[in-house]
Amino acid sequence: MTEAKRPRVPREKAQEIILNAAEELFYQEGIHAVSVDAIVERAGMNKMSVYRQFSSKTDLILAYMTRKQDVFWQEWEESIAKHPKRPREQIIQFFADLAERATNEQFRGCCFINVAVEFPDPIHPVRELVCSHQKRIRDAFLERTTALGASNPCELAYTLILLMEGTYADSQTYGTDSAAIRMVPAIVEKVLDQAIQN
Amino acid sequence: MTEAKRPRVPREKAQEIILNAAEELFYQEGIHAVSVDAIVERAGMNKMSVYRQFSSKTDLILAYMTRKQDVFWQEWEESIAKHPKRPREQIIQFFADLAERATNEQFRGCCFINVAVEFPDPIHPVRELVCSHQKRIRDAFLERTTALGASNPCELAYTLILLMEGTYADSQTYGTDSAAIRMVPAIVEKVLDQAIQN
DNA sequence: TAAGTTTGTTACTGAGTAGTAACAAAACGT
DNA sequence: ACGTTTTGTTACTACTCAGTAACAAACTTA
Repeated sequence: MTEAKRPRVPREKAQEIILNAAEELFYQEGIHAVSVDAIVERAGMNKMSVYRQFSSKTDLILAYMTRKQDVFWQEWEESIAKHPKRPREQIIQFFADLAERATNEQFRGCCFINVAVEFPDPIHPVRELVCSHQKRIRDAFLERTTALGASNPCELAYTLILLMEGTYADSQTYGTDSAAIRMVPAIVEKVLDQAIQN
Repeated sequence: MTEAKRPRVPREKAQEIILNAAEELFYQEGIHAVSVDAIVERAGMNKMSVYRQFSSKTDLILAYMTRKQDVFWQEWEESIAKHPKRPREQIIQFFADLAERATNEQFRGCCFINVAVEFPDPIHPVRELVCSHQKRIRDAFLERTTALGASNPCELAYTLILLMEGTYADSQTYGTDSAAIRMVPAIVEKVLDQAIQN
């Protein structure tokens, strides 16, 4: 009998494979609902390969969130880049793209809010990441509403953030069929118009 | 040695004690994070007393949600009742009261969205309850925006729903310190004014 | 080729999970 | 008082979880 081969995967590659599996499962199923074993199986790897890269499940969660954070800002930049130096169109575009994503079958809302829901303890490490991310979002919106020349950039920024978070939340319940999400771009347009007027 | 007494609690009373404990724990800690044993301990009761009233943990969750549903409509009615036959003030009042609650230390967002986050499976029984509740909310808003005489009652209703869900979400990250939530009543006022104007 | 390092594999620990069986004690109906 | 129903208590099943120990196999460097 010939012995079966045992191909090896270097740690860099292994880390990516594991994170890919973790990302899909954590986002789709939720954190508490997904065991490390489930991630191991999905990744087609070994449990020790996970714990040699990540010291704990919490560590894995943080890596997952960091990755999602990068994705968010990448999408943000993409929407912004479609209309250089035109804040109004940039903001509308962002919400149009968001609405597009939010009506996708795979969409499961904002992963940061989702994590916050599952980890109520305010001093838990994952919460700090959520909080810092939300602050960066606020700053980004505020910067755009200021560039827009809104009469009250701060209030407008918060309005947009609420609408964004509302869109995320709505997708959780209605999914592909949300009439509210389909209206989001038009709603944002109206809000922007009013904010510039006076 | 005298034997310790064993005072008994009738099932109706027991059910309420259990639900009180479940409500606090489920809402504060999340569903998956709370074990039936934890609820039993919190209620100061026995495990069998729980499983004789509720056939499963899912059953308990459904009872918890039904109770929260009642609370929501009670709060809704209270806000509405403060300004009889004045839709504009009724809506503003609802958001003012919501903002008040949302900046409370104990507030942990919308329990229905929270449940949806923890139960992604769309055919899970708890999801049906979430969905039906969202639909009732939509109808209630639509009825008020229609009474208001908005030029586009449907769009306004969805705008308000997004703002409401955004408020819930925001409280999860910023809690007591949310500048966005403090601005909500003013934001809603502006949105309403614009919706009536043309 | 030889020694050291990294990865794969198996088996395990200890703790927690939802849910149940069996019986004892209390309350209730008659 | 007596039998029935309801409730309290203990102990249990079968399972899942995060995390680890120990060793074997593969790769790397010298």
